[in-house]
Amino acid sequence: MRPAEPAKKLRPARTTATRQRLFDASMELIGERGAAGVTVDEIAAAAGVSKGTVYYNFGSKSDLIAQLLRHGVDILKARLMGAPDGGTGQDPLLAMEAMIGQAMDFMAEYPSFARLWVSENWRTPSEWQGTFTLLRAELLAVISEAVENVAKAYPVDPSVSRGSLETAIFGACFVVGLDRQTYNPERTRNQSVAAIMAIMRGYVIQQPAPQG
Amino acid sequence: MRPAEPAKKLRPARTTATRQRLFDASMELIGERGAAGVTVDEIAAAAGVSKGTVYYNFGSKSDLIAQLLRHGVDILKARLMGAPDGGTGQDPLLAMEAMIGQAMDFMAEYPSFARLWVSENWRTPSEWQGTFTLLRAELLAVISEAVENVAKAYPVDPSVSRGSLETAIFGACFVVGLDRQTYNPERTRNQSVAAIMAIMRGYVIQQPAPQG
DNA sequence: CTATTCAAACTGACCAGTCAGTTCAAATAG
DNA sequence: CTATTTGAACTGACTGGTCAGTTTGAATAG
Repeated sequence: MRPAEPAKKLRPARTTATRQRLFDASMELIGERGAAGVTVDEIAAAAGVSKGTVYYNFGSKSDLIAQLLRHGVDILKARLMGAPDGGTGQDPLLAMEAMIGQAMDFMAEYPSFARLWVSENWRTPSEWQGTFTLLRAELLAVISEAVENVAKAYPVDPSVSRGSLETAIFGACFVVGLDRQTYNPERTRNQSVAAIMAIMRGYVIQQPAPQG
Repeated sequence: MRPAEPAKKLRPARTTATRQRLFDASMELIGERGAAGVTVDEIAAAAGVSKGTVYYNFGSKSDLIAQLLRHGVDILKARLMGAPDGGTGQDPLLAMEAMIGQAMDFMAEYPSFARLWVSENWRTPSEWQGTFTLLRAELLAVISEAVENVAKAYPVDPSVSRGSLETAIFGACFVVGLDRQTYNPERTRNQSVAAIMAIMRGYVIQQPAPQG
């Protein structure tokens, strides 16, 4: 039997471990060489598992990758929402800074996921179009809330589209994180956070031109 | 004979046109489905040329892509440097805004190039590692100069690493441009520019609100 | 006893790169 | 002005290899 959805609750004993190994192995390989550049045989070998097991647990290479994306986003979301004092009544700008710090840590810890994301995200008709749309919305919602809190506590520039701003922050996190790992390993986490936070400081209204 | 460098001066008649058609076709296809996802046969067919011609003009699929990257960067660089009043003594912040506007126009006009760039840029051992390092440096140099001009004309936050800031701007241009095309076509060019410019406004030091 | 994993063979499609041969425009010769 | 030559540009069938996905039957573990 090859179930479309392998029993998740019934026998998670071996399965859970196997899936985790497959996630780890494919995250690494796919991040390095791209989804199309990695073979199922390689993934199986790297996970120390037979090829048949991959097809038993995931129906196809495509499904494996879709679930890999979901897996990574769950981790990232948890980090962003778990940023110290994300919710309580602290300074929203500090909360924002903590959140971006968490994002940078995530990019450093899972660079392969970040590469997978930026590699496949904007492909026009992609097998994972729907997956990306959904996951992107989930992540943006977290960012949106943090920006919203800033906008409630500070005067912000109303001429700046909130959505575009969130997109810029979202994208900058990935790009700055990846660039640091690839081209500028000497840059510190805090430098990266500060550069991205410049977006927020520019969004908060500076005293209007002394016209009145 | 199959020259490594096809006669550039002697018989550029057909060759130039052929190469341009191959650039156009492969930019489109590779942007959509990724470098590994497109076959040389497809590229040849889309360019209305035989497969052999591809190998006659470019030594390999890999070379074709490397030259494609160079081609696109040349166009982008020309746009950025040609931004209205990029050099003269105008307000550097306005010059910066014009440059980012040019970048957004480029992303809208050559979305496939932008996708190719973000797809392959951060792969760890990539065939085009050297190519990317070089081209990236060229583009960053243009941005760097514009930021430098701002820093000369305005007081800026010295605690922000110039390099990280430039990276953030560079990356934000690609991501915001691509996101607009893929997920938010209703957003305007100017909204995108404004969101990215928030980085610069956050970099320029705001005086503490004077009595008022 | 059943869910899971294994190993290995198999298929059918696909693909990068090659090569022997063809086209064509310009140069040269008559 | 016509005929011939030359070689860059181009062609497309072919090769050797790869890969996703399937199947099978046996082993192992909960």
